[in-house]
Amino acid sequence: MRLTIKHIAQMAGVSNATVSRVINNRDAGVGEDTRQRIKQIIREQGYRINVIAKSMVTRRTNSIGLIIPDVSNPFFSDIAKSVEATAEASGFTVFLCNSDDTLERERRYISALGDRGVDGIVLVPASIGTREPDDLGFIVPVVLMDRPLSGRNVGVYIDNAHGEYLATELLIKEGHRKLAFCGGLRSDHNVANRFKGFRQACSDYGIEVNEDTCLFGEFTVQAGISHSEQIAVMDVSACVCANDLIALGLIAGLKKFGKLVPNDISVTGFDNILLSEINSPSITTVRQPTIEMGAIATRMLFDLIEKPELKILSKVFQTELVIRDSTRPFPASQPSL
Amino acid sequence: MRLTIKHIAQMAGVSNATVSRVINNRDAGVGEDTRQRIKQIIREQGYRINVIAKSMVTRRTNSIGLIIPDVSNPFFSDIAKSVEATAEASGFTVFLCNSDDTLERERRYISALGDRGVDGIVLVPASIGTREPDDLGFIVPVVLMDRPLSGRNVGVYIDNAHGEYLATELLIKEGHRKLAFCGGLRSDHNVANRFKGFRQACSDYGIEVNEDTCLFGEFTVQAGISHSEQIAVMDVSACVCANDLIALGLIAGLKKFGKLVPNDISVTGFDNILLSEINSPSITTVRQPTIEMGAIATRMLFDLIEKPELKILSKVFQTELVIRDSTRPFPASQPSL
DNA sequence: CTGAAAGCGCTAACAT
DNA sequence: ATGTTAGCGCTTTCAG
Repeated sequence: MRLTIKHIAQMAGVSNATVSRVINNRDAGVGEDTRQRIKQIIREQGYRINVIAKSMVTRRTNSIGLIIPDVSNPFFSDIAKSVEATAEASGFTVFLCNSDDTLERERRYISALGDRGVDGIVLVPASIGTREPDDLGFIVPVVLMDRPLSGRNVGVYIDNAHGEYLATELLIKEGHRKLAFCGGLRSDHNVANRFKGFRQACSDYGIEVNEDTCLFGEFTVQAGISHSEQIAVMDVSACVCANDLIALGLIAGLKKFGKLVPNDISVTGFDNILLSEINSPSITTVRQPTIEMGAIATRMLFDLIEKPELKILSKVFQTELVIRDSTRPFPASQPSL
Repeated sequence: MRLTIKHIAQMAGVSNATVSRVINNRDAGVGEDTRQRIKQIIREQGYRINVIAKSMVTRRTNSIGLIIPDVSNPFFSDIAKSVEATAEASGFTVFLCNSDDTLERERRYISALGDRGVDGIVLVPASIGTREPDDLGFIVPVVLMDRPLSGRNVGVYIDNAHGEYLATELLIKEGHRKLAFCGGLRSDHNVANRFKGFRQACSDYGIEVNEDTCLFGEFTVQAGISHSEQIAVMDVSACVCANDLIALGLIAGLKKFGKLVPNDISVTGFDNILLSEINSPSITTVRQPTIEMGAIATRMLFDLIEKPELKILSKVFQTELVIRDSTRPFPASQPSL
């Protein structure tokens, strides 16, 4: 049996109320001498407060949950680190959960987290599964990241369409006319918007989008690899990918089919994860202010926890094009080696 | 105020004990009619049990914690996925925590997790910080992964020395005589053993290890990049890296200094993360059975949770050399382009 | 300045 | 088959 507040009280010859007061630093109401004595005993005995019991009465746990679709995606793990760092600075613990981009697991985690009394949740919604209008079932404050949810607007996002517009525009300005698109899940909100930006740029520059050259799948390296088989035989000179992981896989896959990037085909990514920079070739991509977004989202959540009635507004960040080696002018001014 | 068991009891015109019985599927002791009626009400009202209150009395939460040093490292995120999948299959929720490879945060998480009443913890110990012999302070069952802790033997590991021996031996057999080593933190147990395997292979084949060509740092891509500056000017034809991330960074970094892998220098990694396969060049590495290790560790933890008195034995997995394109014979039989 | 006692929501004997 | 009751470990009025 673990040491309880009662044991400490007994040892100190006081009531548990008094012990509770010193534990929680209630300044008033305890003589300095008793306070020191109690502190001493707590230290000696290695007493640790039972957070569960405490939270039953305070309804506060000083912890938050973070649900992301995929820890393996550096974009999300960067977010995780940022949320953790911010939360830690405020004395909060964060429990990270991996929804596998699946509504089912997301729901389970929301329940599990809520049941365990986290004070709030930062949620990057899953995009696999059908979301009922109000099955959100949040029982604690939630702030969204990366993907909005209808009817639930507090969150931090980026302008996806504009970001992808930038990447597409670059390609077009470099002379590319036949473009492919490799998206994540078509049902995904971000994919839809990035695709929209892609098409908008094409239309603005009078380029026709051939739906047959637009592929959709997961947001992973593997998906990029598997898309490469089709892209390799398409009559296109460039491919816009909905994220860096897909681009990474695509570039690796194309190589197997004898297509070199950027010589034979230009490729762009999205997110600007570290790997896009160190890949060979380094990848032209659209930067998201990941760290900042995680920090802001976390602070918004804390505000919401303090004042649930507060009407907090969403925040939309701008993106930035990062030009690297996976894109080149077309037709090439210099012949490929 | 959230709905409690009492409310449901009142609505059903029964006592809370009865409601509790149907909630927990205690087969005996409730008439089929009452049971159905109660279930119906619970459904209608959307009642959700208060897990905190419940766990206060049952001392069980059906959740475990997983502490890893770095979510950004695919090796660890793969472990996380495996642990999650295994736990989920047993109806457990896992809370993932990121220690940043830091003892301080590891400790905080162990407390936080324990305080929140997780039933057990899978821990990949941090290697930054000095570990007191018994400041482990575990208050719940723990199984270790990847890195042993003195005096705490339940865990799943691999034979690091042997793995690195394999990689080093390959290089030597291919004619390399001047080898560099890029490790993670020198204080890290795995690094120490991989370094040992490296030296053992060298000594077995009569090759002298020059300590000046052995670099240590973090287990990251960035570390690999920063090592590249020194490696680039060393008189070595190959470099053994303590993990794939370092190898990835090293290869990218060397390129900036005009050194191409494998033409100018051969490089090996460790772990066999997906990226080592899709990198250009793909990386020769030492495979760890990551998924299996995570699953086994989780099951060991469950055994321990069921029977804390059980003497469970650690498990050591074997590694396997995966030969790819980042290594080649030396001197090259064909001149580099 | 300190203590007594109620209660957070639930489970588990023990009664009936 | 169902109800009563005593806690789980803590905080928090309310008294003294």
